[in-house]
Amino acid sequence: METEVGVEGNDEGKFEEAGFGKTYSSLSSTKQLTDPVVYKLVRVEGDGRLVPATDDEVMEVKGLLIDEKSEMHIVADIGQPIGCISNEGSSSGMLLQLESSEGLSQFENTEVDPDKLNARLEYIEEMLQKVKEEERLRLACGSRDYSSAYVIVDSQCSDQLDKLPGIDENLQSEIPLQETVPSFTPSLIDSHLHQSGSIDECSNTPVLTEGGALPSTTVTTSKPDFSKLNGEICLDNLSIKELHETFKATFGRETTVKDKQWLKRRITMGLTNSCDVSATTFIIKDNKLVKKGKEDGCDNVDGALAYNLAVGTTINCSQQGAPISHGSQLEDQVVSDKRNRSTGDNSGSEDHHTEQRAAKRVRKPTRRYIEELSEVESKESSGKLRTTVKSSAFGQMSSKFHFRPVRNVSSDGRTVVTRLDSLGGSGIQIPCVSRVRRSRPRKNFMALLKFNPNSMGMTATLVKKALGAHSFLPDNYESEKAQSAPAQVQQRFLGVPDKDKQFTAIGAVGGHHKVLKQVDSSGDSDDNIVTVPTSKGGIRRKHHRAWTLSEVMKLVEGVSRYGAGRWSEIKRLAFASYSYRTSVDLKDKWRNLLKASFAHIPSDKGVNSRKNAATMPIPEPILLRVRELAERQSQVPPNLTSGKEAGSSGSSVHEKQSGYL
DNA sequence: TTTAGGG
DNA sequence: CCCTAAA
Repeated sequence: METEVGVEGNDEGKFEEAGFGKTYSSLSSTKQLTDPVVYKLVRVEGDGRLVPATDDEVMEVKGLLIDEKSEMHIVADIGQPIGCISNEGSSSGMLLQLESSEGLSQFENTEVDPDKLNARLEYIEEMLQKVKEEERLRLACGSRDYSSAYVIVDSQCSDQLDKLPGIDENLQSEIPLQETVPSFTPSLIDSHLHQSGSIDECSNTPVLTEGGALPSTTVTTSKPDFSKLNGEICLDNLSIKELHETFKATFGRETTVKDKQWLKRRITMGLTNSCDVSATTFIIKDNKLVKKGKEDGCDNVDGALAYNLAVGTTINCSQQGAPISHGSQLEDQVVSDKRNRSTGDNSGSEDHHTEQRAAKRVRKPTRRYIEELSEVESKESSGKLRTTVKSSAFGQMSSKFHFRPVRNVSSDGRTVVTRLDSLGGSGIQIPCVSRVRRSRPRKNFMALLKFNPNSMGMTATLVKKALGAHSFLPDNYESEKAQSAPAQVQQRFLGVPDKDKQFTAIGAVGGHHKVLKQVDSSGDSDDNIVTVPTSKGGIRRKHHRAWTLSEVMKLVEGVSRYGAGRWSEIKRLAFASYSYRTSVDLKDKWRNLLKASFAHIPSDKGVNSRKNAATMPIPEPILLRVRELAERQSQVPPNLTSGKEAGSSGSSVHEKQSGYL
């Protein structure tokens, strides 16, 4: 299949606006992708394990790629990762890295340039490491959200990846990815990595550490040396190297991440033991953080602002009044957490450096998590995915990637996603089930993006999101809607009971645990996804699974994309990873949305306000969108239109958004 | 099986 | 959400 991925000058402008324009000099103008490529899809867990993506995840990624192909951009002039998507550039998000044969023209006629390959590998490794770092921190912070990161690499790198720890090449299996996966979104997770000169920049220092192992994971366990952190520290003034030192002092381990901003953020979080990264200046005395100052004029300001704006209020994931703990504990925490995971809980955690380790930072899988895992597990063991198939195709190509690997493999015109199983996973077990998690891949951001009526903005948003956990709402969304009711919007977003914790989509790195938790508990503290027999003889889902905002948005998006009525389609493409939510559910939800959107059209304050809060405050913009879609598809429920109805908002919206569907 | 509606 | 008719 062919796909054109165009990059318009305007888009660059958009990026520029977003503040990341610099990176885009490397964008190709237009690229035709016609050749099938072989991809492997793995998810990077925070602890470094590389686990195979579940079917659902594959589906989802597929969906993303397919859905977005026409609007995706690719970075083609550099022989390295074509792109990656991350909803935050951080753990809580999905990190999707892709590579395709295209854009690697240098491979077409000649042998692979070892340097380039190395650079790409290193890039990947760095990405992985970052993800892991992020994840680790989130874990340490007690985030209950399970983030995921996906990495898709083509054959050129896959064989190399095999050499990385965490991947057991003997456990590969294939997952056919129906079509070519041509599109990519340039990742700006590391803006600098995508700059033209980035390759050199990021590859001059070998990322591989001892034994070619991925740097992060278990590696160094040297104690954090907080003594090195005495006095005032202004992260903004530090060089990469200094940041590295600070990092090490804080976390007790080395890092090879070269993203300054990331380092700063990470360190900040480590020092404050919170997710509030607004401060970059610290005064440390006697191994204790005495003061943290709000910084100004750092290049991170934008992000911080956006962050706060999006989140509404800065949420600190550390308990209030809790003693500032040192980064080391974070690390230790994670370690012990790992142990705990194998035992089921932390009750028996041996030697944790008790001190001020906050109980909150102990991540304990939720029941739901386990359930879902179990669900998947059984599904897998049912033979759907065999881990035996593996290497066949993959092995071949990996052995000859020196030539035209991708094409070789794709000679059959088929794209294959190879599943990698995690070897590293064997070391760490998650209670009850395999490491495969299902239906909680962070794709919400896509929903957000897609929801954005402005396609242009989408690009920028994507980029921005990818850049880091600094902005969590689509630019346009923010600006557009914000004009009318900024606070409202964010409150709505925040107020939605999102038990799925999908807020991490717009949430930040470490996750806003407070929000998440509150939200979490407010919802179905824990739902039995299982169906239970009804007194009437039938079976029925035990608890209603409250619709998440992101789900709603996804739905809306799906409807707009595939049309109302095509619910199986929507289910399949947009809700691939939501094992629950049948097409019927979607339909029903849509019906409700429709009703809702036309019901309380304007501001039925008073009575409604409270009711809404109790129920589910669907952001007006969404309702608006629903309304508009309904009108467009002439689904307008005739009797529901009350008073002001379509007249005002309807038409205007219509105009405003026409053309985006 | 998937949709559309009613309950 | 469930159930069912209809396609």
